[in-house]
Amino acid sequence: MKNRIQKLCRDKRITQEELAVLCTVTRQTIISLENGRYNPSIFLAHKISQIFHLTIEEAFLFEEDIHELR
Amino acid sequence: MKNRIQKLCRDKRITQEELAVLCTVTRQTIISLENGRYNPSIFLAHKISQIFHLTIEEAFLFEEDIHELR
DNA sequence: ATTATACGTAAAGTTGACTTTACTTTTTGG
DNA sequence: CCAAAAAGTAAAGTCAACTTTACGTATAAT
Repeated sequence: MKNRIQKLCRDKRITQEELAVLCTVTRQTIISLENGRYNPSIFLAHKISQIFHLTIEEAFLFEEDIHELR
Repeated sequence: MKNRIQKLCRDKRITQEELAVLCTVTRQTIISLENGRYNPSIFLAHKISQIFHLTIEEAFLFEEDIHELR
């Protein structure tokens, strides 16, 4: 899944390492997320979003719209 | 993690089975989520939230506020 | 009271999110 | 240019999200 982490880090001038520490995950996890190697757990997505003052939906990009209930 | 799924289903008058089908997961997954046996993946959280026209943060309740970047 | 429908539990299996370690490449600053 | 910092890759291991199957219980309607 696509995300804005790389750009957000650049804008806020924090390194992957610093973000990793703030999220209490490893640097490898951040790298793998950025490069789309895997998708965040809901907790990690939430932590990252909070750090950048965004909602999960703002920080992470969900592709397909699914059938909704009216 | 706590969530509003049970109440949302009641209000919208849909069964766990129906929600499961809409989300393309099994009924057991919905039950286990409702009962807090495990936490949703970000995709499932997103699907459920969309079905009820909510954001993930509205449908699922994150407890701890973490250190934020100013 | 009985049936059908919805809700719940249990347990074994698969898969992918995340860790750990170790090494390589790229970028940045003096 | 050179060193240090940052970014990246690889690979093996752990753990929890989710499936599958198969029962058991509660609720509602006839």
